Amino acid sequence: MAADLPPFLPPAILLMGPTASGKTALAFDIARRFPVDIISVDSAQVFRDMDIGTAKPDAETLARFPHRLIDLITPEERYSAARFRDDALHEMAAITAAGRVPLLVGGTMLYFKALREGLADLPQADAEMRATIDAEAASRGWPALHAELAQLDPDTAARLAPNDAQRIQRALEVVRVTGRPMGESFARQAAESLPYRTLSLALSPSDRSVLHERIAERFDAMLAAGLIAEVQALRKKYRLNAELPSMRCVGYRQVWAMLEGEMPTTELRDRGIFATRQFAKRQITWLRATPGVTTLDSLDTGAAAQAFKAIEKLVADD
RNA sequence: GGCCAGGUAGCUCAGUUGGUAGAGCAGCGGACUGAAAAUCCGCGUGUCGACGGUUCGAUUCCGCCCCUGGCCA
Repeated sequence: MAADLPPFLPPAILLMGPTASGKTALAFDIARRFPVDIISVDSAQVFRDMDIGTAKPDAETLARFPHRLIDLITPEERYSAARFRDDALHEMAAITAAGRVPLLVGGTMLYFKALREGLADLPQADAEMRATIDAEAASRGWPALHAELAQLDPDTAARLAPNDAQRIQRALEVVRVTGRPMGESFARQAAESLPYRTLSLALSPSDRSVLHERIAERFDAMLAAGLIAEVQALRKKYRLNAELPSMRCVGYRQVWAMLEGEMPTTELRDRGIFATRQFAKRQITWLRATPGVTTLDSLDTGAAAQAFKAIEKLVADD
């Protein structure tokens, strides 16, 4: 891996981990000791005015440890893994040019994957095409569209479940727009490696029950900090609906349902906590499947020291 | 104390006209290429409250007891 790359590549640190694992705190510890600049790898913190529920650092903290790639768009807008990759590479280049080291911190594993492995040459999302496909799905059902995909792109259809709405839609969109199946582009995809010597760290708890406790505490803290009022303010300020990526974020989705009367107020706490646990679990599954990552136990008091040691080595090789 | 309604999976409940039971949520595992905090897939043995009775067979019917909630005293 790193040994195969030319020696003049600049260093970069990737710090991943499930929600509430303490990666933000570790990032600040790293920032106190090393000349790093932080890039957020978080699909929810890109939204402006979504602060409490996304656990965005407060203004004071941000002034001390500036984060790039947060507050990029409004909750009415959409972001993407491809755009993240472009934005992140741009910010990494700027940080490197300034003689500092990029520290990418976050829990959006698809973004880390897109950054590390690159993406195939595929068309970007086509809102009109998606609306058309949604309308078809509403009348015919997703399994029928899955069957249609089996005609146009058998390989992709074979690996998708008949109800995987989001992926069936994307695959259909790609064939209809380009006239070619997705798989062709995957096959052609060049193995793009990052032009950096990367240190990939994961911070994850060895005991998930501890994580569950932290998640409950944190959700309670969010409620106490005014999460419900935050969502009410968002609904006043923007034109939102339940289908937008912003309002599907953990916590926001549950508060939205409660405000719409679809969920009893008494269930908000449990539903919010459960959703966050599921989220953390999916992140942990990703981490297990991600190669080349040094995993640190967030319950181990020596985790930070291990991280510092690895970073010292990375920076010394410069 | 009397009457009524309940006691079934970690939780909320369904069900069995008598042949030992299944949903949702939770939990666990997995997939993942421009929505990813998204989307989807897989995993269910539990003294069916306790004890007796009837029966080839009872979680189901009968008796009695215990527990919970409501109403009446």
